Amino acid sequence: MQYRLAYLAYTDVNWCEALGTVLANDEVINGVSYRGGFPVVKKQMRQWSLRITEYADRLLKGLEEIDFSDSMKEIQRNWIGKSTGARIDFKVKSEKGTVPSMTVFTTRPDTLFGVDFMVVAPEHEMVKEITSTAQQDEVTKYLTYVESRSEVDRMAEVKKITGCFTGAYAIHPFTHKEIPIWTSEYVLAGYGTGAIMAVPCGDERDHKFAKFFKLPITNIIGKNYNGEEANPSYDAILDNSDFLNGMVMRDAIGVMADRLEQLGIGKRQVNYKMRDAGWSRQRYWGEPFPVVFRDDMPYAMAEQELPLELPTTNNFKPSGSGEGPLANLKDWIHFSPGEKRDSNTMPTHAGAAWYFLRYMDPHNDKAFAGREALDYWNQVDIYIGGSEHAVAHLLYSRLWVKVLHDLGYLSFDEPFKKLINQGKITGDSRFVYRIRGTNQFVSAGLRDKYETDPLHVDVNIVNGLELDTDAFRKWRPDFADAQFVLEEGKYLCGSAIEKMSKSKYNVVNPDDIIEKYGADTLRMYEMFLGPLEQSKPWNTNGIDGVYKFLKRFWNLFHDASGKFGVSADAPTPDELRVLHKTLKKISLDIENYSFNTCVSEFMICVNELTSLKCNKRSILEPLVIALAPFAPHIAEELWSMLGHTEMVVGARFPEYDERHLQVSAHAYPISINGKVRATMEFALDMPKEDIEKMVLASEIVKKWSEGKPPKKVIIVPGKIVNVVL
RNA sequence: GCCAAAGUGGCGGAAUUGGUAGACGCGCACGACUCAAAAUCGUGUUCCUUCGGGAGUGAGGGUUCGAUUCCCUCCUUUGGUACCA
Repeated sequence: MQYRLAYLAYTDVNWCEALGTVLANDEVINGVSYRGGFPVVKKQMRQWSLRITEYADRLLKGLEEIDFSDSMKEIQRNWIGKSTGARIDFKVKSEKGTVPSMTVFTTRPDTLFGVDFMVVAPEHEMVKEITSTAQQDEVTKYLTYVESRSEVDRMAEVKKITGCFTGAYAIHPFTHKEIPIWTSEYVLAGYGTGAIMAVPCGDERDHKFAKFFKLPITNIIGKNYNGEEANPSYDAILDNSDFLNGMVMRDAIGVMADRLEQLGIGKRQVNYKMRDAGWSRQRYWGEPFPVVFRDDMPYAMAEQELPLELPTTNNFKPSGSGEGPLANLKDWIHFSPGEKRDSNTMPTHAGAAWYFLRYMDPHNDKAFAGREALDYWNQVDIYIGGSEHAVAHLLYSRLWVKVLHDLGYLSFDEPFKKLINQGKITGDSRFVYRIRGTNQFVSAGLRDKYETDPLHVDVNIVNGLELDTDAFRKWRPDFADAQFVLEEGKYLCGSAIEKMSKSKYNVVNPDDIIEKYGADTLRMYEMFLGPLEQSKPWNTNGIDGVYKFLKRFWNLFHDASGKFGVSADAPTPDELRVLHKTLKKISLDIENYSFNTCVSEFMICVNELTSLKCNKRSILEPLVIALAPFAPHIAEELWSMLGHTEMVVGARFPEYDERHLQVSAHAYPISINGKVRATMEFALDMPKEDIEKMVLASEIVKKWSEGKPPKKVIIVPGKIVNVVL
């Protein structure tokens, strides 16, 4: 607060009157609440916001120095959404005349002469003030419709074009033409100025809008506009544009901006798509705000009064007024006469943004962490996390660390040096279909006959696709008197592969697998499933393979009767080759976080050592160390059986030795016109000319060439031979 | 819609720099052991085929002696989309 990083503002929330609570966007489906199916409307509430926009530019620049994937950086760049352009003021002509002007933001001031209409966000205050008597009914109807739609709906259904003329006009600053002002949900109140100038010949959305409502379209780019599709080019030559005529659009942007600034009717501006972060939640679990209100003005609590802890209660229900559960604790809220606490709590993002700093010095009772510890541990070296955190958590955490850096608490200003996005384990979700406005559920095959909203249902009360309807009624109180429309006597659920998540009720608990196969098998199987970065559905079909591998590895150390015993004999070159090939592959793959191929390599190694009947200590001992990160329990057990008293986790990782891997010859695939027809073995140091002679003399080439000389012979040493006929 | 990622046998996946597509595992088939089963071991397993060969990495095109890999267009699936955490 002292640094103007946190401020109070009125922002929109999803308000459900029937539940008496505020809902998250994903708790709202088609304008009704997930629980109960009650109507949800937008409501303004006074909430805390964090001024993350003030850091937009630094968050953008900071991306250059951290090791995140390109796609992750791209997502953050787009989210921050820096765009340069200009604000332009238009005079407004309306019946009441109370609104003298409107301001729009545009990245394309060069297209100012192509403006055919203006669009104002439905939430914009001026809509009510400029609407003419003739248009009043229609506008009111439209605003009611918009209120029922979530922002996600509005962005998702861009193809659905809606809007309404307000009856007012803007005056073009140069031509003084009257431009109709419309309102439409495709203009978002939260971005820019909440109003745009529409240039249909250059902007796809404006173009579709103009076509839909049959508005005239001014062409300012000559033959570069075909009348069918908008052309967002920067390179076209301007036409119908007064003093900009003949200029390339790219150059005209600056010329127009200069002119607007000279005339005082516009200004260059950098705009960010990113909005300030809404930081209030009407929930119990979360950090309470360390502020006190006196005469409705917030004051930060004194440092010696901190931390403000979450009060204990058994009443987690919402207050009913839109405030969170803390509002029920009257003694806590009104803790002293004339003073009042905030009933909101912070989102989970708050703690997630900086908890790792506390981990560096968890017992410190003077500060969140001592400077010495912070400097010692420094940034997080590798952060493995899902890409779903790309824009929320990861940006908040970066913001938080920058703020703490600016306040002098940290020597670094980026929290994570390197980020790896592990894939999500996806689950197989099940859905039931609630008939809109009822507590009646229709089986998946019949849902097209009704207007329904899909709801997630716990996979544990569904057998295959068939819902256990009794269990469903018991599952949650609001379903106790649910009615079902069955097909062939059964209730069948819909299904989808989605990320595994509590909120989607598709979580599978791994305890049963650990019970049956052990934690080592589960751990290795998860690695074996596929690349770390890739999402994959949870499926235990292949787990037997990993289990068998661990048994076979164990068997290398045991004789047929199960008695432990390793040989002290010297290893053969074959055995050494197997060991060092494995060590090399494992070492390189660990560096690349390619754990699935490590597991494959271990399997190959065990297969080969089993057929070599190798039980030599000099081969097996290094393998136990290499296996330890993958199957720690078995590795520790074998390590101790090998006579060690220290733990294997402390052992030095074995290094591979290229000397055991050298080969002198390569089996060259002989391809003819790109198709492999045979293989021939040649020494690696054999000159190309000799290889060519021998290949051309071979039976297989003679067969395909039918005596004709080849057009070309390509020899890649150590790789392949290709004969082009 | 927008932003991002991914599409390879019946299934999970491999192919590190453009160089033998399908490693490794599951599943399946057959065989050994067994009274039998389980477990274990062995062999085979991309598809089509007139058994010569042909096709083949989501679809279509391109570059190249050679493309899962590079380029263009399209399709599908998944994640995010600001109060799920």
